[in-house]
Amino acid sequence: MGRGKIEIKRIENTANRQVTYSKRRNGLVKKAREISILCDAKVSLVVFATSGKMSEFVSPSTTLIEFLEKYQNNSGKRLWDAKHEQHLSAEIDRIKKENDSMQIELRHLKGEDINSLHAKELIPIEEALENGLVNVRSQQMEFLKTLKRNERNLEEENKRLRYILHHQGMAVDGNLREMESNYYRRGRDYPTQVPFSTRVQPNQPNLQENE
Amino acid sequence: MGRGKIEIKRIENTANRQVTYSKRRNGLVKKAREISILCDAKVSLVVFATSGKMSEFVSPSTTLIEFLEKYQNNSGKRLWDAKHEQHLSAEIDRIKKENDSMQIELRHLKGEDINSLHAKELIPIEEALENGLVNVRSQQMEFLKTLKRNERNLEEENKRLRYILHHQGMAVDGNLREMESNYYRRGRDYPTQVPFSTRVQPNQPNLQENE
DNA sequence: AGCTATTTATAAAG
DNA sequence: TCTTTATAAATAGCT
Repeated sequence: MGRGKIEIKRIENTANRQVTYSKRRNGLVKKAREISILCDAKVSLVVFATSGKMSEFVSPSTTLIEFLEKYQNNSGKRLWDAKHEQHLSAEIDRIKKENDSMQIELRHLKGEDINSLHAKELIPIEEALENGLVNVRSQQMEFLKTLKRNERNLEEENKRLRYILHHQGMAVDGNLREMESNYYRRGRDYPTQVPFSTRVQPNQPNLQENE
Repeated sequence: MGRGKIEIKRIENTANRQVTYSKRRNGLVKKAREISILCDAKVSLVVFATSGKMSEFVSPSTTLIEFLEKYQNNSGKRLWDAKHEQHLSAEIDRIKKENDSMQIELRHLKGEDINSLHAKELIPIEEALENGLVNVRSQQMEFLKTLKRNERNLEEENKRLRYILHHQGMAVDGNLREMESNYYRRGRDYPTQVPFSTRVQPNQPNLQENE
């Protein structure tokens, strides 16, 4: 529709292309408006020139968002996924609830906010606390055992070193190996009075050490 | 452009409207394609008929998402707000961390996963447990006191009723008020052996009742 | 940006 | 719906 027929392919002449763009864009928008009025259709038209300049036509009383939702429903393609956002919100709610209940449980275990509880509700809390104490203290016992064991080992080592020193004075590193073998040959039947370094005080004195 | 000129307003005749829609929609899409090729423009066209049926044209090598982003940049309108989504994600992270630390604290208080702890880390846990126990038990004492108080009140009531009954046999509701006043005039110096209903057993026997 | 010859789109009819 | 056709509308090339 012009002085001559044109082939539908990219117009290489820049000026021409821009002129044609401008004309045809107007025509396109006009036709978009017309069909939306004549046929009561919803139209969304967005055009970008190579320059990046945007033109749009969206049917009155319609938003692009509505379009996107309809588009998604129709095409099955997901653009920005309101569901994802919903999912995130739901996730937040879920975690917050989890959070709250843990917070309450923690407070109760610490003995806070327990005035509002019924007598029966105190029982499991008390049991949990007692259980916790038992576990914590048995773990402490484990530590204690380890410390004791280390202490004993160090004591042994001490004795050995004392023995070596005693039998060599300030001997230079010479026949240390020989002396050591002597130590082991003799057995460990020498007198010792090794000073305890740090005496570990069990947190619960009445626990028994069974080792 | 047809046999006659038409006014641009809604076509009331449904059949006509549908025919026109179909024709013009084809024309619109065709022109959208043409401008996108001729002028190297990015075009997004989505049309919905009143029936809800959708037609679209999007420039090849372009996605609607690109369009949306460009659209948002150009129009300033925000369609789906990536920032909001980011905000939600950050919120989730924050709460999850809070959650995790509470979970760990809870487990430790219950004596779980404490093998990995250092000896020093056990101390505050133990203290928290002991504290919790003290608090829980003192609350239990409160309950106990209340129960005792109620028990005493019921006992009193019992005595009063017994007295009245005793002095009246199966008396019909006559001078009950008079008898009651007798009861109060006399004081409460009558013998009683009221049976305890439920004996409340304190959960911690060695706690002292100071009331 | 206007003009206008010509092409294209399409309203109405078949 | 599809085709035809008369006519309106769009627009290519020019200024």
